[in-house]
Amino acid sequence: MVENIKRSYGQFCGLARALDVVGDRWNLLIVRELLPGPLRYNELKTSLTGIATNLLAERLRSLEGNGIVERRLGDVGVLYALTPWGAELREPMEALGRWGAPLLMTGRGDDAFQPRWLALALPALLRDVTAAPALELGLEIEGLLIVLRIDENGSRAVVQPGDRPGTILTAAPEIVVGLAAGGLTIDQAVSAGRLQGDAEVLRRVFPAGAGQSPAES
Amino acid sequence: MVENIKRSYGQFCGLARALDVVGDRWNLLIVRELLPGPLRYNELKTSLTGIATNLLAERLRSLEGNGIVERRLGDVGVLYALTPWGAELREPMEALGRWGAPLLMTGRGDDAFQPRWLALALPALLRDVTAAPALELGLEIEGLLIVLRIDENGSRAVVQPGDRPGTILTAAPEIVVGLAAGGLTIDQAVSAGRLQGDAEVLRRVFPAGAGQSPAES
DNA sequence: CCGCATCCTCATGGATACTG
DNA sequence: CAGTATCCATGAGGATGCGG
Repeated sequence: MVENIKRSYGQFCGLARALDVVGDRWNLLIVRELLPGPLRYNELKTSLTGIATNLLAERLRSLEGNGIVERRLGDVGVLYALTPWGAELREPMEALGRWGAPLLMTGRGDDAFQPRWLALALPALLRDVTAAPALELGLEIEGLLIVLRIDENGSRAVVQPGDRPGTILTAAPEIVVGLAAGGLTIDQAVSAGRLQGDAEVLRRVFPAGAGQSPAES
Repeated sequence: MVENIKRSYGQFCGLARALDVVGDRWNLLIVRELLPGPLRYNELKTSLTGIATNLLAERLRSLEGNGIVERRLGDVGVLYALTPWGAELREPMEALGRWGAPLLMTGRGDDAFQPRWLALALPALLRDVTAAPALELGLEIEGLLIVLRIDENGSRAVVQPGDRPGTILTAAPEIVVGLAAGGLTIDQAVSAGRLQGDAEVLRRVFPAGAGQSPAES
């Protein structure tokens, strides 16, 4: 490795410089994995199905060099975590995920899926949903319990925070994103037997899915 | 071209599917170019210094196939424009550009720069700035006049809208982003002779740059 | 096992030339 | 002007190896 003249866009522009740093393949997905909390190398590797092991190592090195990821030597081994600046990628990533939500309407197909990904997607999709007093509920998706908290300022979700909330909804991932993105009604999901939970809570959490069934071609 | 199995992440996740569609190199920069308005092929090519012509053609075809860009056959030739959905990339792109703003503090170096890029960057960086009654001013950057309008809901900028506003500021790009991102004070910019304009207007537009000079190492 | 490094193959990106 | 065609350099994907 004689040189390291990174392949930069060479543009004096915030977007271009951001892409210089996180625009390479897999980078933002690595950050997505680390948003709920630190992970080990192999956890990243198995969660990001398809990434080559040398690429993951190289990307982690690059992200670390750019101050987005930090390597922690815990008692259990090496942990990869986001720096505070890296964690601020949440906002652009939520916005991008919201923009891409319509692309989820074609269904899951044989794509991979990790319930933890919903910890990023749910608050992003439910950005305009508020509740006063605050509403806390669990979503059980493929075995993982995601705790969603909605208050007057919006919503946020964490993976396994503390106690199990009183109300718990159970649903398949396609159903949750369909409801949150407004492409599916609660009635449709419930009558198909793919959504279980208190009807009133459902209507508060998914107001976009509470209306009429969208026209089918 | 026997096959077209696009290299997809294969993940049921809004972010991953968005990246499948706009994550390839140059894609978001092409969208940035088109945000202020439609452009021709060669205008894109010269503005995006460094892009290979075959890549630009392939990217435009891909973006068109995915419903982000549309090709208009105007009287002057082919025009590339964003679809409504493509234009909605403004929000994630502004967020990414805001996140990347600290990377601009190292200065311009010999990077390329187009004044139109500030039409995206300025409203993003000045997101929290409001004014009532509305404030409209022109920013003359390297010959291009950008009209910035700030009202009680925030700010937006357009390239050459209609008339010249009454108040016009003149500045170099580094100065504008430095002020907007808070890494530079108005006094510094003015006394260096690199910023000209009405002092009171300056303080309203760049409140982040009105304070103390940040510590220098 | 975990955390990578090496090696190989093929797809993608970049530069240049050329064409309707 | 708006691309296509071509060729080479680089990056991604997959298998395997290897020290701790």
